[in-house]
Amino acid sequence: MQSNLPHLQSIFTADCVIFGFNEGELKVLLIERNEYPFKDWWGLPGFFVEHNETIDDAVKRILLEYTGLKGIYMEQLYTFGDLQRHPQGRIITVAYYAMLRLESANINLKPLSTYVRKAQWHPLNNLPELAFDHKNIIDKSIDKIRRKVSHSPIAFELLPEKFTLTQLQQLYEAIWDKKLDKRNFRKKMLKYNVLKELDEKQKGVSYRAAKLYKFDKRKYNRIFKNELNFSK
Amino acid sequence: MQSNLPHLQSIFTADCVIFGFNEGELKVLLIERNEYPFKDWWGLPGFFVEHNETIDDAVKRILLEYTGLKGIYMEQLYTFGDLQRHPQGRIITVAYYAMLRLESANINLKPLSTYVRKAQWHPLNNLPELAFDHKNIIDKSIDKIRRKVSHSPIAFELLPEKFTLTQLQQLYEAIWDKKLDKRNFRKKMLKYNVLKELDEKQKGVSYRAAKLYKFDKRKYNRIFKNELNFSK
DNA sequence: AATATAGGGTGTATTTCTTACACTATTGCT
DNA sequence: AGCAATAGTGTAAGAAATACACCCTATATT
Repeated sequence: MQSNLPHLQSIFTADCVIFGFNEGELKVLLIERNEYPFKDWWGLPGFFVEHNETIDDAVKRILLEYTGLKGIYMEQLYTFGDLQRHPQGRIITVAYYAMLRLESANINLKPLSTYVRKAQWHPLNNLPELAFDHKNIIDKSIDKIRRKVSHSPIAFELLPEKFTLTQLQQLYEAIWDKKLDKRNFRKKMLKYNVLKELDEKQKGVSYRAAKLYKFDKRKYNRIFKNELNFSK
Repeated sequence: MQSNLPHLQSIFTADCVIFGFNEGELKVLLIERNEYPFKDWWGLPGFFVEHNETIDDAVKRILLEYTGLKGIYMEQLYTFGDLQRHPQGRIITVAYYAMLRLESANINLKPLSTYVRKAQWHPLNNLPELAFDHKNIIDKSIDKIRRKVSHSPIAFELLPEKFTLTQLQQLYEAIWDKKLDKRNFRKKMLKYNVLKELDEKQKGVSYRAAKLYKFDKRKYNRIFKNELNFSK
């Protein structure tokens, strides 16, 4: 790190891949750009990071603006710095991904920023062409999530607080794009002992209602400590 | 991403945690700073990223300067952007980690940059106090590596081209800070079928010489495709 | 009231992987 | 010849992963 430099302002953006899940599909929140570059293209929601805010705070700002929610699950993904990624010069972007319960979000489809015309959920497997390197960012975030859900309970961030085992299985199937065996899935999930069976059942369905479960964070934390169960 | 901005230069650094392995220990290459801030402290090698180079290229520049080597294994780790991490203002750093074979490196312990007094290998479990948030960066890179070596063959980057199974085991033991069972380790490693047994043996030891092995990248790539072996 | 529909919920046998564990073999050195 | 130091090897028990099919129950329909 070289020294003797003036007090400088940093110029970089934060972009966020916001995931939601309903109707058995993973969705991504995209914005339609209303300004150049890439006017009229779809892209990821993002902002320039102010010089007096952390990158995490900038992403929280993005999430609050588009979802009206605080405390959304988010993780840094990767920083993209190709020379050609932004036509106005080398602007790096720190990409994050976030996951939220679609049911509880009050999605702001007419956001305040003038550079956005509208926001909209898009099914992950049917995305429009995207501005900048945003397709690449989304691809990379899916890779990350696919890996991460197999050792971390982030999938629950996408489900309503109370959910059925079938919903949980459908979510894993959507993430991994792969059918799972119902009996084996349940056996395994329940053996982890991180789900709390409720005295409630699904409502409003025209067939036998399924039991509802909650993710039990307290129980999970005991197991999570041993998450790195590498071979001895 | 807001628009209508002037062509701006980006101001951020790249820092690199360079890992080596010998004498059964993981080592990190640190530099002693010769300029403020943190003059006389130890820290990670790093540079400001030029506005016409990618972040990867900046890290390659760091690696070349300190090791004289090109083509070193490196991965982006995380981008650190706390407001207080740099006393001269909010300078974010994109941290990488790299792994190299100590034997083949011609480490430049008197580097060219004036901000560095000298460079030196330090055992990971006996580090000096570090400048900036560099301790945090190192901790995070170990976490990453611990996880990654269990599903990716990056450990071989730290070994000489030809190595014994005991060396390989010692490396895993150093990374996980945990003793492994010799028979089980060998059984498992050999079953992966990514090692090539050579017709050569260790030399210069005063005991029964061990067989030498090579990592077989071609074989590995076949298996690696199936790396994400999630349950069906 | 009977029936249809749609998904809920459950067990077992087989195979594969993980773990625990101890002795003989080879080489260089004295 | 004997010592010191590490190399190299197999088996049994337990745990986890996989493959697989039928009955149950709530509602809607006639």
